[in-house]
Amino acid sequence: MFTLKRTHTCGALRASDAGQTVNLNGWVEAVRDQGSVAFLVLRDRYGQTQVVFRKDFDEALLKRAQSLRAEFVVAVRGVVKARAAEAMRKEQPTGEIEVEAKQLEILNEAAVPPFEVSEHVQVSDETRLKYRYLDLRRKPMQRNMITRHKVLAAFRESMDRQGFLDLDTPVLIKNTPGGARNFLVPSRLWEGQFFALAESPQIFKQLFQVAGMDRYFQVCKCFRDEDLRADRQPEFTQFDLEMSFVDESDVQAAVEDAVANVFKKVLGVELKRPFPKMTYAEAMDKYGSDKPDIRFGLHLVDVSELARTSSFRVFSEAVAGGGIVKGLCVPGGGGMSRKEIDDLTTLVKGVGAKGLVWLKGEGGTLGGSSAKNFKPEELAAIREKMGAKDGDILFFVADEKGRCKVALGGLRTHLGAKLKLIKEGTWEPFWVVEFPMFEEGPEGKPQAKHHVFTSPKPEDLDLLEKEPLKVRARAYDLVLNGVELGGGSIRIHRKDVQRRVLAVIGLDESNIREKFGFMLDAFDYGAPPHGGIALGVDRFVMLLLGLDTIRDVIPYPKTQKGQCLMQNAPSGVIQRQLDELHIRLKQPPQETKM
RNA sequence: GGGGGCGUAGCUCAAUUGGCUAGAGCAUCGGAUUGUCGAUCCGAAGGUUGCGGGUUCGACCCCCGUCGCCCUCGCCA
Repeated sequence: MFTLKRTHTCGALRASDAGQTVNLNGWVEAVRDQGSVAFLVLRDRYGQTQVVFRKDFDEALLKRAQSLRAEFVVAVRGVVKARAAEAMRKEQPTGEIEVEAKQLEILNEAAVPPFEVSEHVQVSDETRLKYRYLDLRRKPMQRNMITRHKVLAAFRESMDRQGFLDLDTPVLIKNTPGGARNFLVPSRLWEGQFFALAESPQIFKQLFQVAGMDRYFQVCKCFRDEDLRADRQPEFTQFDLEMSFVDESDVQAAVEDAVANVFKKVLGVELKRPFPKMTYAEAMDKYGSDKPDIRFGLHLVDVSELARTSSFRVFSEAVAGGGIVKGLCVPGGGGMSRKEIDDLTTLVKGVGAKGLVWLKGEGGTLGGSSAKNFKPEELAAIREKMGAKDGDILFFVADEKGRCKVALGGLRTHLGAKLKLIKEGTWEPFWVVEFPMFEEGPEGKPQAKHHVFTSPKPEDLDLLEKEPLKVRARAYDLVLNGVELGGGSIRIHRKDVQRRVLAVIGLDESNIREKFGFMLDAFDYGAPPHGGIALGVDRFVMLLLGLDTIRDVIPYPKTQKGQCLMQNAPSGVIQRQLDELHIRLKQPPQETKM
């Protein structure tokens, strides 16, 4: 029986509705039983409304209300009443009214839930994921999902306004080398052959440009069979776009419009545009990260020149060996305990540095256990260079160039959080540009830093074969609050350049033919200059909500080991399915009941 | 594949050096209650201490193995 279909949601009624007869549907949040009067709090996605049952009004109805339990699904018919002044709850949206019940339908009973469906209760991730549908019923998760929707809506609105076409691309695609490990899907029709789940729509969106679609976008699932992190899931969502006849500034302007629209619609925040830019080299030099959090200072300072001639051999030998010495100055950090410093040393070593040298500003010079290794005039020069004052603490790492920056960058990020240097509630998106095309892979072989379709800067083309590691790419990353929101590039649109780049990463002609032949063929038929970008939706929503894991903004996420605890996936299959797929397991199949 | 943290009642946690009947809050169940709103009060029930093995007179605690969750390095163009 379901006759009392709702006339209002549980968040709708106000004092101005007093006197109306209404129907409400929802879940039982609580029954506060006072004996001769009982209050039922009814909940749905839109809010909560209090329903009153009284003995002197309808004793039988009160009895039934008292039998309700948490999470029962009910329908109520009643009259909206303004509450007495002393019963008003101004802090609740529906706090000025209540509904006096006339009829009650129990639409469904509910078992006692494994945890309270409440925003106050703390539950382990494990339990939450197993009963995700109950977790999602909790207010914070409903808020997260609603925000997620708003982000997507604002993004799509901007894309539509700018003339982008929402086109979809296949999920089942060809397995291609490089980049993330693919999930493989065996083919029933083609024995021994496999599809891959798309790790991104990259090639297809570029071919849309060859096809003359001009402006394409998609909110798109991507799949990567790599290990998980708090901000990484095997299945995640990207805002993806690609456009023709453009350079970097056009793509950036298009994305900025979308990102700014999201901030405006979701947070009511107006972002300053255009977003500032920082070169990769500057990001690494000043922050020791390619996605620095610029909401606080603590810049890295290079003291290699002072270190070169230093009497402290850790410094001078590092420079002599081709390394560098950099430091950062923590204003007022002089009170840090030995234990705290030791913990920081452990942290820095964990990122690969050999150690951490520290000095404290005191008595107009620098002190601390390492100070004895320096001459007084060296200490003065370091103090000067670092801009240190009495009461500050200085940290130094002497190491190979890359390791030094990354280690100190890690220390900087850690200190920013630990010392609460971050201005919360501020949003400073910016572009990191001029990435190197390649980085050194295993065995010193160059590999693409972004991806193999990224265009080199024209002025660096000559270096492609001679000094590939010096070639800069027409790539850009969008960084916000220390999180890489996404990245993109202007693509190669000429076959000859594409061939050269593929050759640099070590693909020979037959390999190129086999893996990317169709792409190069397409470029034979008139590929326009084009470029694009992809943003991580889950990370974006996480940032906007101030959360620290994307699991809380993904409706049905996987665990750290990549399982779905609700479905118990992955799971075994029956022999017949394997036979159809022409697959023989090394171990006999673990059959699951189906 | 490596490092770290955790696993005790439905949920979140406690239990001194290995020692008394493994406790608390919330939830649940029963009772009381005519203005509650994270209701309150009284009472009750609730345990394979993840699982398997070992050491010991005695194990939540120590050892070995195993399973699961989380963080992290590698990995993620």
